[in-house]
Amino acid sequence: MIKKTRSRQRREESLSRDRIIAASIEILDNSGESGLTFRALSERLATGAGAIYWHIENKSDLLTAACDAIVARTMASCVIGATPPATLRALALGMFDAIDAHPWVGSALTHAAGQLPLVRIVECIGQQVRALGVPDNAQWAAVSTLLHFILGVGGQNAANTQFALTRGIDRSDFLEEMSTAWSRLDAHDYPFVRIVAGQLRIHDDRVDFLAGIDLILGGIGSPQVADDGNIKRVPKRLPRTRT
Amino acid sequence: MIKKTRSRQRREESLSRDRIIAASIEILDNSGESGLTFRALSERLATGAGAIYWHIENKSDLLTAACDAIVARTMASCVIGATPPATLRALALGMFDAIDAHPWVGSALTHAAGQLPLVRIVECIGQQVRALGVPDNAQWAAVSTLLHFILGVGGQNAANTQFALTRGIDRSDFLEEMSTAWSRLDAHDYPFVRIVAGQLRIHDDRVDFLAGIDLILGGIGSPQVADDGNIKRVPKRLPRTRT
DNA sequence: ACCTGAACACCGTTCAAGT
DNA sequence: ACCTGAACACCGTTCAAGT
Repeated sequence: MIKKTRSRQRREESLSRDRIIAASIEILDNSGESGLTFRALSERLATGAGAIYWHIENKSDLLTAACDAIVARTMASCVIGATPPATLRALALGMFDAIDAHPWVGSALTHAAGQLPLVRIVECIGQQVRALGVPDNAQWAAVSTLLHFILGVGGQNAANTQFALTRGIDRSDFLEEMSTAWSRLDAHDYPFVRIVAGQLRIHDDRVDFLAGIDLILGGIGSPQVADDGNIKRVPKRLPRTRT
Repeated sequence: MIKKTRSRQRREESLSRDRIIAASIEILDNSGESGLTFRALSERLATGAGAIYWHIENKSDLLTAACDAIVARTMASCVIGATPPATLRALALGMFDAIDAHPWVGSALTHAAGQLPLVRIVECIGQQVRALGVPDNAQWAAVSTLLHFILGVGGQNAANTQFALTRGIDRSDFLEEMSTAWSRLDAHDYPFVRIVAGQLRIHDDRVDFLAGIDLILGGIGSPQVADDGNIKRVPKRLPRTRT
Protein backbone atom coordinates (compact mmCIF):
# COMPACT_ATOMS: atom_id res chain seq x y z
CA MET A 1 0.00 0.00 0.00
CA ILE A 2 2.83 2.34 0.84
CA LYS A 3 5.20 2.14 -2.09
CA LYS A 4 8.40 4.11 -1.79
CA THR A 5 10.26 5.01 -4.94
CA ARG A 6 13.81 4.70 -3.75
CA SER A 7 15.22 6.27 -6.88
CA ARG A 8 13.07 9.35 -6.47
CA GLN A 9 14.59 12.62 -7.55
CA ARG A 10 15.48 14.85 -4.63
CA ARG A 11 13.63 17.83 -6.04
CA GLU A 12 12.35 19.45 -2.89
CA GLU A 13 9.70 21.31 -4.82
CA SER A 14 7.92 18.45 -6.56
CA LEU A 15 4.60 17.31 -5.16
CA SER A 16 4.30 13.75 -3.92
CA ARG A 17 2.05 11.66 -1.72
CA ASP A 18 4.65 11.70 1.04
CA ARG A 19 5.06 15.46 0.97
CA ILE A 20 1.28 15.91 1.07
CA ILE A 21 1.02 13.62 4.06
CA ALA A 22 3.86 15.36 5.87
CA ALA A 23 2.26 18.74 5.32
CA SER A 24 -1.08 17.36 6.48
CA ILE A 25 0.45 16.12 9.71
CA GLU A 26 1.95 19.53 10.39
CA ILE A 27 -1.37 21.23 9.82
CA LEU A 28 -3.24 18.69 11.93
CA ASP A 29 -0.76 19.08 14.78
CA ASN A 30 -0.91 22.86 14.67
CA SER A 31 -4.56 23.53 13.94
CA GLY A 32 -6.42 20.36 14.76
CA GLU A 33 -8.77 18.39 12.58
CA SER A 34 -10.82 21.36 11.52
CA GLY A 35 -7.64 23.07 10.32
CA LEU A 36 -6.96 20.51 7.62
CA THR A 37 -8.74 21.72 4.51
CA PHE A 38 -7.74 21.35 0.91
CA ARG A 39 -7.38 25.09 0.70
CA ALA A 40 -5.03 25.33 3.68
CA LEU A 41 -3.14 22.31 2.44
CA SER A 42 -2.74 23.53 -1.13
CA GLU A 43 -1.65 26.93 0.14
CA ARG A 44 1.04 25.41 2.32
CA LEU A 45 2.18 23.24 -0.54
CA ALA A 46 2.07 26.20 -2.90
CA THR A 47 -0.07 24.40 -5.40
CA GLY A 48 -3.64 24.22 -6.65
CA ALA A 49 -6.31 22.43 -4.69
CA GLY A 50 -6.93 19.98 -7.51
CA ALA A 51 -3.28 18.96 -7.76
CA ILE A 52 -3.59 17.10 -4.47
CA TYR A 53 -6.21 14.83 -5.98
CA TRP A 54 -3.64 13.49 -8.37
CA HIS A 55 -1.82 11.90 -5.45
CA ILE A 56 -4.55 11.02 -3.02
CA GLU A 57 -8.05 9.64 -3.38
CA ASN A 58 -9.98 11.96 -1.08
CA LYS A 59 -9.88 13.53 2.34
CA SER A 60 -10.66 10.29 4.16
CA ASP A 61 -7.76 8.63 2.38
CA LEU A 62 -5.52 11.54 3.36
CA LEU A 63 -6.52 11.33 7.01
CA THR A 64 -5.97 7.58 7.13
CA ALA A 65 -2.57 7.94 5.48
CA ALA A 66 -1.50 10.64 7.93
CA CYS A 67 -2.73 8.49 10.79
CA ASP A 68 -0.86 5.50 9.41
CA ALA A 69 2.40 7.42 9.29
CA ILE A 70 2.15 8.10 13.02
CA VAL A 71 1.03 4.56 13.86
CA ALA A 72 3.82 3.00 11.80
CA ARG A 73 6.43 5.05 13.66
CA THR A 74 4.88 4.20 17.00
CA MET A 75 4.70 0.47 16.33
CA ALA A 76 8.28 0.41 15.09
CA SER A 77 9.62 1.98 18.27
CA CYS A 78 7.71 -0.25 20.64
CA VAL A 79 8.83 -3.79 19.93
CA ILE A 80 11.71 -3.73 22.34
CA GLY A 81 10.27 -4.86 25.68
CA ALA A 82 11.86 -7.49 27.87
CA THR A 83 8.81 -9.73 28.31
CA PRO A 84 5.51 -9.98 26.43
CA PRO A 85 3.53 -8.12 29.12
CA ALA A 86 6.21 -5.42 29.26
CA THR A 87 6.13 -5.07 25.50
CA LEU A 88 2.35 -4.87 25.50
CA ARG A 89 2.48 -2.13 28.10
CA ALA A 90 5.11 -0.25 26.11
CA LEU A 91 3.06 -0.66 22.96
CA ALA A 92 -0.10 0.57 24.62
CA LEU A 93 1.66 3.49 26.27
CA GLY A 94 3.26 4.30 22.95
CA MET A 95 -0.16 4.61 21.34
CA PHE A 96 -1.41 6.63 24.29
CA ASP A 97 1.45 9.08 23.98
CA ALA A 98 1.17 9.23 20.22
CA ILE A 99 -2.49 10.21 20.49
CA ASP A 100 -1.61 12.63 23.25
CA ALA A 101 0.87 14.31 20.93
CA HIS A 102 -1.38 14.03 17.86
CA PRO A 103 -4.99 14.06 19.11
CA TRP A 104 -6.38 13.78 15.58
CA VAL A 105 -4.90 10.28 15.38
CA GLY A 106 -7.42 9.19 18.00
CA SER A 107 -10.39 10.07 15.89
CA ALA A 108 -8.73 9.06 12.64
CA LEU A 109 -8.34 5.55 14.04
CA THR A 110 -12.06 5.45 14.74
CA HIS A 111 -12.79 6.25 11.13
CA ALA A 112 -10.24 3.92 9.58
CA ALA A 113 -12.26 0.72 9.87
CA GLY A 114 -10.18 -2.27 8.91
CA GLN A 115 -7.51 -0.11 7.29
CA LEU A 116 -3.74 -0.31 7.47
CA PRO A 117 -3.21 1.59 10.74
CA LEU A 118 -5.53 -0.81 12.56
CA VAL A 119 -3.85 -3.78 10.94
CA ARG A 120 -0.46 -2.64 12.22
CA ILE A 121 -1.72 -2.37 15.77
CA VAL A 122 -3.54 -5.69 15.63
CA GLU A 123 -0.41 -7.39 14.35
CA CYS A 124 1.81 -5.98 17.08
CA ILE A 125 -0.62 -6.80 19.84
CA GLY A 126 -1.31 -10.21 18.36
CA GLN A 127 2.31 -11.26 18.29
CA GLN A 128 2.72 -10.37 21.94
CA VAL A 129 -0.47 -12.13 22.93
CA ARG A 130 0.81 -15.25 21.21
CA ALA A 131 4.14 -14.88 22.99
CA LEU A 132 2.16 -14.62 26.21
CA GLY A 133 1.07 -18.21 25.66
CA VAL A 134 -2.63 -17.50 25.27
CA PRO A 135 -4.33 -20.52 23.65
CA ASP A 136 -5.28 -20.13 19.99
CA ASN A 137 -9.01 -19.89 20.49
CA ALA A 138 -8.68 -17.14 23.10
CA GLN A 139 -6.18 -14.97 21.24
CA TRP A 140 -8.61 -12.87 19.26
CA ALA A 141 -10.66 -12.06 22.35
CA ALA A 142 -7.52 -10.87 24.12
CA VAL A 143 -6.25 -8.86 21.16
CA SER A 144 -9.61 -7.34 20.40
CA THR A 145 -10.14 -6.33 24.02
CA LEU A 146 -6.77 -4.63 24.26
CA LEU A 147 -7.25 -2.98 20.87
CA HIS A 148 -10.70 -1.64 21.59
CA PHE A 149 -9.69 -0.38 25.01
CA ILE A 150 -6.76 1.49 23.47
CA LEU A 151 -9.01 2.91 20.76
CA GLY A 152 -11.63 3.87 23.32
CA VAL A 153 -9.20 5.79 25.47
CA GLY A 154 -7.62 7.34 22.41
CA GLY A 155 -10.97 8.47 21.08
CA GLN A 156 -11.95 10.09 24.35
CA ASN A 157 -8.59 11.79 24.78
CA ALA A 158 -8.80 13.09 21.26
CA ALA A 159 -12.29 14.43 21.93
CA ASN A 160 -11.20 16.07 25.16
CA THR A 161 -8.26 17.93 23.64
CA GLN A 162 -10.24 18.79 20.54
CA PHE A 163 -13.11 20.14 22.62
CA ALA A 164 -10.74 22.17 24.77
CA LEU A 165 -9.00 23.51 21.67
CA THR A 166 -12.33 24.56 20.18
CA ARG A 167 -13.22 26.52 23.28
CA GLY A 168 -9.79 28.06 23.36
CA ILE A 169 -8.93 26.69 26.77
CA ASP A 170 -6.26 24.36 28.02
CA ARG A 171 -6.89 20.66 28.19
CA SER A 172 -6.38 20.55 31.93
CA ASP A 173 -8.70 23.55 32.31
CA PHE A 174 -11.31 21.60 30.43
CA LEU A 175 -10.94 18.60 32.71
CA GLU A 176 -11.19 20.97 35.65
CA GLU A 177 -14.45 22.37 34.31
CA MET A 178 -15.76 18.88 33.68
CA SER A 179 -14.90 17.87 37.21
CA THR A 180 -16.77 20.79 38.77
CA ALA A 181 -19.73 20.19 36.46
CA TRP A 182 -19.83 16.56 37.54
CA SER A 183 -19.61 17.46 41.23
CA ARG A 184 -22.63 19.73 40.86
CA LEU A 185 -24.87 16.98 39.50
CA ASP A 186 -27.94 15.89 41.43
CA ALA A 187 -26.79 13.83 44.42
CA HIS A 188 -29.70 11.43 44.17
CA ASP A 189 -29.43 10.66 40.49
CA TYR A 190 -25.63 10.61 40.16
CA PRO A 191 -24.06 9.50 43.45
CA PHE A 192 -21.12 7.71 41.90
CA VAL A 193 -20.25 10.42 39.38
CA ARG A 194 -20.23 13.01 42.17
CA ILE A 195 -17.83 10.93 44.22
CA VAL A 196 -15.52 10.32 41.31
CA ALA A 197 -15.55 13.96 40.20
CA GLY A 198 -13.12 14.92 42.94
CA GLN A 199 -10.69 12.20 41.97
CA LEU A 200 -10.90 13.31 38.34
CA ARG A 201 -9.39 16.65 39.26
CA ILE A 202 -6.16 15.16 40.55
CA HIS A 203 -5.93 12.05 38.41
CA ASP A 204 -3.52 11.28 35.60
CA ASP A 205 -5.07 9.82 32.47
CA ARG A 206 -1.88 8.00 31.75
CA VAL A 207 -1.91 6.15 35.06
CA ASP A 208 -5.57 5.24 34.61
CA PHE A 209 -4.78 3.97 31.16
CA LEU A 210 -1.97 1.76 32.39
CA ALA A 211 -4.22 0.49 35.17
CA GLY A 212 -6.77 -0.50 32.52
CA ILE A 213 -4.16 -2.33 30.50
CA ASP A 214 -3.02 -4.17 33.61
CA LEU A 215 -6.61 -5.00 34.46
CA ILE A 216 -7.07 -6.59 31.04
CA LEU A 217 -3.72 -8.36 31.19
CA GLY A 218 -4.77 -9.68 34.56
CA GLY A 219 -8.01 -10.93 33.05
CA ILE A 220 -6.15 -12.62 30.21
CA GLY A 221 -4.16 -14.52 32.80
CA SER A 222 -7.13 -15.62 34.87
CA PRO A 223 -10.08 -17.89 34.16
CA GLN A 224 -13.31 -16.03 33.68
CA VAL A 225 -15.85 -16.11 36.45
CA ALA A 226 -19.58 -16.06 35.81
CA ASP A 227 -22.31 -14.56 37.96
CA ASP A 228 -22.67 -17.62 40.12
CA GLY A 229 -18.96 -17.80 40.78
CA ASN A 230 -18.42 -20.75 38.45
CA ILE A 231 -15.84 -20.86 35.71
CA LYS A 232 -17.42 -19.59 32.55
CA ARG A 233 -16.62 -20.37 28.96
CA VAL A 234 -17.42 -17.91 26.24
CA PRO A 235 -19.63 -19.75 23.73
CA LYS A 236 -17.83 -20.66 20.52
CA ARG A 237 -20.98 -20.94 18.48
CA LEU A 238 -22.92 -17.90 17.55
CA PRO A 239 -25.93 -17.64 19.84
CA ARG A 240 -27.73 -15.51 17.31
CA THR A 241 -26.88 -14.04 13.96
CA ARG A 242 -27.26 -10.37 13.33
CA THR A 243 -27.47 -8.64 10.01
CA MET B 1 -30.15 19.72 31.48
CA ILE B 2 -33.18 18.01 30.04
CA LYS B 3 -36.13 19.97 31.29
CA LYS B 4 -39.54 18.65 30.43
CA THR B 5 -42.50 20.99 30.49
CA ARG B 6 -45.19 18.73 31.83
CA SER B 7 -47.95 21.18 31.12
CA ARG B 8 -46.94 21.46 27.48
CA GLN B 9 -49.76 21.95 25.02
CA ARG B 10 -50.36 18.94 22.84
CA ARG B 11 -50.17 20.88 19.63
CA GLU B 12 -48.65 18.34 17.31
CA GLU B 13 -47.48 21.01 14.92
CA SER B 14 -45.49 23.27 17.23
CA LEU B 15 -41.75 23.06 17.14
CA SER B 16 -39.91 21.97 20.27
CA ARG B 17 -36.54 20.63 21.28
CA ASP B 18 -38.01 17.19 21.77
CA ARG B 19 -39.63 17.11 18.36
CA ILE B 20 -36.40 18.26 16.76
CA ILE B 21 -34.46 15.53 18.52
CA ALA B 22 -37.01 12.88 17.57
CA ALA B 23 -36.86 13.93 13.93
CA SER B 24 -33.07 13.94 14.06
CA ILE B 25 -33.02 10.39 15.37
CA GLU B 26 -35.27 9.26 12.54
CA ILE B 27 -33.05 10.87 9.96
CA LEU B 28 -29.88 9.50 11.54
CA ASP B 29 -31.33 6.00 11.65
CA ASN B 30 -32.49 6.16 8.05
CA SER B 31 -29.69 8.04 6.34
CA GLY B 32 -26.71 7.88 8.68
CA GLU B 33 -24.64 10.71 10.04
CA SER B 34 -24.15 12.39 6.71
CA GLY B 35 -27.91 12.47 6.21
CA LEU B 36 -28.52 14.78 9.12
CA THR B 37 -28.31 18.31 7.75
CA PHE B 38 -30.19 21.40 8.82
CA ARG B 39 -31.79 21.48 5.43
CA ALA B 40 -33.05 17.89 5.62
CA LEU B 41 -34.14 18.44 9.19
CA SER B 42 -36.01 21.68 8.54
CA GLU B 43 -37.69 20.11 5.53
CA ARG B 44 -38.90 17.15 7.57
CA LEU B 45 -40.11 19.49 10.29
CA ALA B 46 -41.74 21.76 7.70
CA THR B 47 -40.01 24.83 9.01
CA GLY B 48 -37.16 27.17 8.21
CA ALA B 49 -33.56 26.22 8.85
CA GLY B 50 -33.10 29.08 11.27
CA ALA B 51 -36.07 28.11 13.41
CA ILE B 52 -34.18 25.11 14.70
CA TYR B 53 -31.56 27.39 16.19
CA TRP B 54 -34.16 28.83 18.52
CA HIS B 55 -34.37 25.46 20.27
CA ILE B 56 -30.86 24.06 19.98
CA GLU B 57 -27.40 25.57 20.22
CA ASN B 58 -25.73 24.03 17.20
CA LYS B 59 -25.26 20.75 15.39
CA SER B 60 -22.94 19.30 17.99
CA ASP B 61 -25.54 20.02 20.66
CA LEU B 62 -28.18 18.35 18.50
CA LEU B 63 -26.07 15.24 17.99
CA THR B 64 -25.29 14.94 21.68
CA ALA B 65 -28.94 15.37 22.59
CA ALA B 66 -30.02 12.70 20.10
CA CYS B 67 -27.32 10.41 21.44
CA ASP B 68 -28.42 11.11 24.99
CA ALA B 69 -31.99 10.13 24.21
CA ILE B 70 -30.84 6.70 23.11
CA VAL B 71 -28.40 6.28 26.00
CA ALA B 72 -31.01 7.31 28.57
CA ARG B 73 -33.43 4.69 27.24
CA THR B 74 -30.73 2.04 27.22
CA MET B 75 -29.53 2.74 30.74
CA ALA B 76 -33.09 2.74 32.05
CA SER B 77 -33.79 -0.71 30.66
CA CYS B 78 -30.60 -2.30 31.92
CA VAL B 79 -30.67 -1.97 35.70
CA ILE B 80 -32.48 -5.20 36.29
CA GLY B 81 -29.79 -7.86 36.57
CA ALA B 82 -29.67 -10.44 39.32
CA THR B 83 -26.08 -9.83 40.44
CA PRO B 84 -23.64 -6.97 39.82
CA PRO B 85 -21.65 -8.88 37.16
CA ALA B 86 -24.88 -9.92 35.45
CA THR B 87 -26.10 -6.34 35.49
CA LEU B 88 -22.80 -5.09 34.10
CA ARG B 89 -23.01 -7.59 31.28
CA ALA B 90 -26.59 -6.61 30.53
CA LEU B 91 -25.63 -2.96 30.60
CA ALA B 92 -22.69 -3.47 28.28
CA LEU B 93 -24.71 -5.63 25.90
CA GLY B 94 -27.45 -3.02 25.99
CA MET B 95 -25.02 -0.38 24.79
CA PHE B 96 -23.64 -2.75 22.17
CA ASP B 97 -27.09 -3.43 20.80
CA ALA B 98 -28.07 0.22 20.96
CA ILE B 99 -25.05 1.17 18.86
CA ASP B 100 -25.77 -1.74 16.57
CA ALA B 101 -29.26 -0.37 16.00
CA HIS B 102 -28.12 3.27 15.87
CA PRO B 103 -24.54 3.30 14.59
CA TRP B 104 -24.30 7.09 14.78
CA VAL B 105 -24.55 6.79 18.58
CA GLY B 106 -21.12 5.17 18.54
CA SER B 107 -19.43 8.14 17.01
CA ALA B 108 -21.59 10.66 18.84
CA LEU B 109 -20.34 9.22 22.11
CA THR B 110 -16.79 9.79 20.97
CA HIS B 111 -17.54 13.45 20.36
CA ALA B 112 -19.53 14.07 23.53
CA ALA B 113 -16.57 14.49 25.86
CA GLY B 114 -17.74 14.70 29.45
CA GLN B 115 -21.32 15.32 28.43
CA LEU B 116 -24.56 13.91 29.76
CA PRO B 117 -24.61 10.64 27.80
CA LEU B 118 -21.19 9.70 29.14
CA VAL B 119 -22.21 10.69 32.65
CA ARG B 120 -25.20 8.36 32.51
CA ILE B 121 -23.06 5.42 31.48
CA VAL B 122 -20.39 6.16 34.07
CA GLU B 123 -23.02 6.36 36.78
CA CYS B 124 -24.60 3.04 35.85
CA ILE B 125 -21.29 1.24 35.58
CA GLY B 126 -20.01 2.89 38.74
CA GLN B 127 -22.92 1.76 40.87
CA GLN B 128 -22.43 -1.82 39.79
CA VAL B 129 -18.69 -1.69 40.33
CA ARG B 130 -19.35 -0.46 43.86
CA ALA B 131 -21.85 -3.24 44.38
CA LEU B 132 -19.19 -5.61 43.17
CA GLY B 133 -17.21 -4.73 46.29
CA VAL B 134 -14.27 -3.15 44.49
CA PRO B 135 -12.27 -1.02 46.98
CA ASP B 136 -12.71 2.74 46.67
CA ASN B 137 -9.32 3.51 45.21
CA ALA B 138 -9.68 0.92 42.47
CA GLN B 139 -13.22 1.81 41.40
CA TRP B 140 -12.36 4.47 38.87
CA ALA B 141 -9.83 2.24 37.14
CA ALA B 142 -12.46 -0.49 36.81
CA VAL B 143 -15.19 1.87 35.62
CA SER B 144 -12.93 3.70 33.19
CA THR B 145 -11.67 0.45 31.71
CA LEU B 146 -15.17 -0.91 31.14
CA LEU B 147 -16.34 2.44 29.78
CA HIS B 148 -13.49 2.90 27.34
CA PHE B 149 -13.74 -0.66 26.12
CA ILE B 150 -17.45 -0.19 25.44
CA LEU B 151 -16.76 3.10 23.69
CA GLY B 152 -13.94 1.56 21.70
CA VAL B 153 -16.07 -1.29 20.40
CA GLY B 154 -18.94 1.08 19.76
CA GLY B 155 -16.76 3.43 17.78
CA GLN B 156 -15.39 0.65 15.60
CA ASN B 157 -18.82 -0.88 15.00
CA ALA B 158 -20.15 2.52 14.08
CA ALA B 159 -17.29 3.04 11.67
CA ASN B 160 -17.80 -0.39 10.10
CA THR B 161 -21.50 0.08 9.43
CA GLN B 162 -20.98 3.66 8.33
CA PHE B 163 -18.23 2.64 5.96
CA ALA B 164 -20.33 -0.19 4.54
CA LEU B 165 -23.29 2.14 4.15
CA THR B 166 -21.14 4.66 2.27
CA ARG B 167 -20.02 2.01 -0.19
CA GLY B 168 -23.57 0.79 -0.55
CA ILE B 169 -22.81 -2.71 0.64
CA ASP B 170 -24.01 -4.77 3.55
CA ARG B 171 -22.18 -4.68 6.83
CA SER B 172 -21.42 -8.38 6.69
CA ASP B 173 -20.23 -8.00 3.10
CA PHE B 174 -17.85 -5.35 4.30
CA LEU B 175 -16.49 -7.60 7.03
CA GLU B 176 -16.12 -10.31 4.40
CA GLU B 177 -14.10 -7.97 2.19
CA MET B 178 -11.98 -6.95 5.13
CA SER B 179 -11.32 -10.54 6.00
CA THR B 180 -10.12 -11.41 2.49
CA ALA B 181 -8.01 -8.25 2.36
CA TRP B 182 -6.37 -9.22 5.63
CA SER B 183 -5.72 -12.76 4.49
CA ARG B 184 -3.89 -11.44 1.43
CA LEU B 185 -1.40 -9.40 3.45
CA ASP B 186 2.27 -10.21 3.32
CA ALA B 187 2.87 -13.39 5.31
CA HIS B 188 6.17 -12.20 6.69
CA ASP B 189 5.02 -8.78 7.88
CA TYR B 190 1.59 -9.75 9.15
CA PRO B 191 1.57 -13.36 10.35
CA PHE B 192 -0.95 -12.84 13.12
CA VAL B 193 -3.40 -10.78 11.11
CA ARG B 194 -3.40 -13.44 8.40
CA ILE B 195 -4.21 -16.16 10.88
CA VAL B 196 -6.96 -14.16 12.50
CA ALA B 197 -8.48 -13.13 9.17
CA GLY B 198 -10.10 -16.51 8.75
CA GLN B 199 -11.68 -16.39 12.17
CA LEU B 200 -13.00 -12.91 11.44
CA ARG B 201 -15.15 -14.32 8.68
CA ILE B 202 -17.13 -16.56 10.97
CA HIS B 203 -16.98 -14.62 14.19
CA ASP B 204 -19.75 -12.75 15.97
CA ASP B 205 -18.87 -9.27 17.17
CA ARG B 206 -21.34 -9.64 19.97
CA VAL B 207 -19.66 -12.75 21.35
CA ASP B 208 -16.25 -11.10 21.12
CA PHE B 209 -17.61 -8.11 22.92
CA LEU B 210 -18.98 -10.18 25.77
CA ALA B 211 -15.69 -12.06 25.96
CA GLY B 212 -13.93 -8.72 26.38
CA ILE B 213 -16.29 -7.67 29.14
CA ASP B 214 -15.72 -10.96 30.91
CA LEU B 215 -11.97 -10.57 30.48
CA ILE B 216 -12.12 -7.19 32.19
CA LEU B 217 -14.47 -8.42 34.89
CA GLY B 218 -12.03 -11.25 35.45
CA GLY B 219 -9.21 -8.74 35.79
CA ILE B 220 -11.20 -6.68 38.25
CA GLY B 221 -11.53 -9.76 40.42
CA SER B 222 -7.86 -10.72 40.29
CA PRO B 223 -4.70 -9.01 41.58
CA GLN B 224 -2.59 -7.53 38.84
CA VAL B 225 0.56 -9.29 37.84
CA ALA B 226 3.66 -7.46 36.64
CA ASP B 227 6.27 -8.66 34.14
CA ASP B 228 8.26 -10.47 36.76
CA GLY B 229 5.25 -12.32 38.07
CA ASN B 230 5.01 -10.25 41.23
CA ILE B 231 1.89 -8.50 42.38
CA LYS B 232 1.91 -5.00 41.00
CA ARG B 233 0.34 -1.87 42.37
CA VAL B 234 -0.57 0.96 40.08
CA PRO B 235 1.20 4.05 41.44
CA LYS B 236 -1.15 6.50 43.13
CA ARG B 237 1.11 9.46 42.58
CA LEU B 238 1.53 10.96 39.17
CA PRO B 239 4.81 9.76 37.70
CA ARG B 240 4.89 12.75 35.38
CA THR B 241 2.61 15.61 34.59
CA ARG B 242 1.55 16.27 31.07
CA THR B 243 0.15 19.50 29.70
C1' DA C 1 -41.55 34.56 22.04
C1' DC C 2 -41.07 32.19 18.08
C1' DC C 3 -40.48 31.56 13.16
C1' DT C 4 -38.93 32.70 8.09
C1' DG C 5 -35.66 32.28 4.53
C1' DA C 6 -32.26 34.77 2.02
C1' DA C 7 -27.42 35.56 2.58
C1' DC C 8 -22.67 34.50 4.13
C1' DA C 9 -18.47 32.16 4.52
C1' DC C 10 -16.71 27.92 3.86
C1' DC C 11 -16.17 23.16 2.49
C1' DG C 12 -14.75 18.71 -0.64
C1' DT C 13 -14.56 17.56 -5.23
C1' DT C 14 -14.50 18.00 -10.34
C1' DC C 15 -12.72 19.10 -14.73
C1' DA C 16 -11.55 21.66 -18.88
C1' DA C 17 -7.49 23.68 -19.82
C1' DG C 18 -2.70 24.16 -19.58
C1' DT C 19 2.53 22.35 -19.42
C1' DA D 1 2.19 12.63 -16.46
C1' DC D 2 1.29 16.22 -13.66
C1' DC D 3 -0.55 20.65 -12.34
C1' DT D 4 -3.87 24.94 -12.37
C1' DG D 5 -7.74 27.25 -10.55
C1' DA D 6 -12.36 28.49 -11.57
C1' DA D 7 -16.77 26.36 -10.88
C1' DC D 8 -20.19 23.32 -8.59
C1' DA D 9 -23.03 21.57 -5.12
C1' DC D 10 -23.41 21.60 -0.50
C1' DC D 11 -22.74 22.71 4.31
C1' DG D 12 -23.54 25.17 9.30
C1' DT D 13 -24.76 29.48 10.96
C1' DT D 14 -26.53 34.26 11.14
C1' DC D 15 -29.83 37.84 11.13
C1' DA D 16 -33.00 41.37 9.55
C1' DA D 17 -37.59 40.93 9.00
C1' DG D 18 -41.93 39.12 9.99
C1' DT D 19 -45.97 37.29 13.30
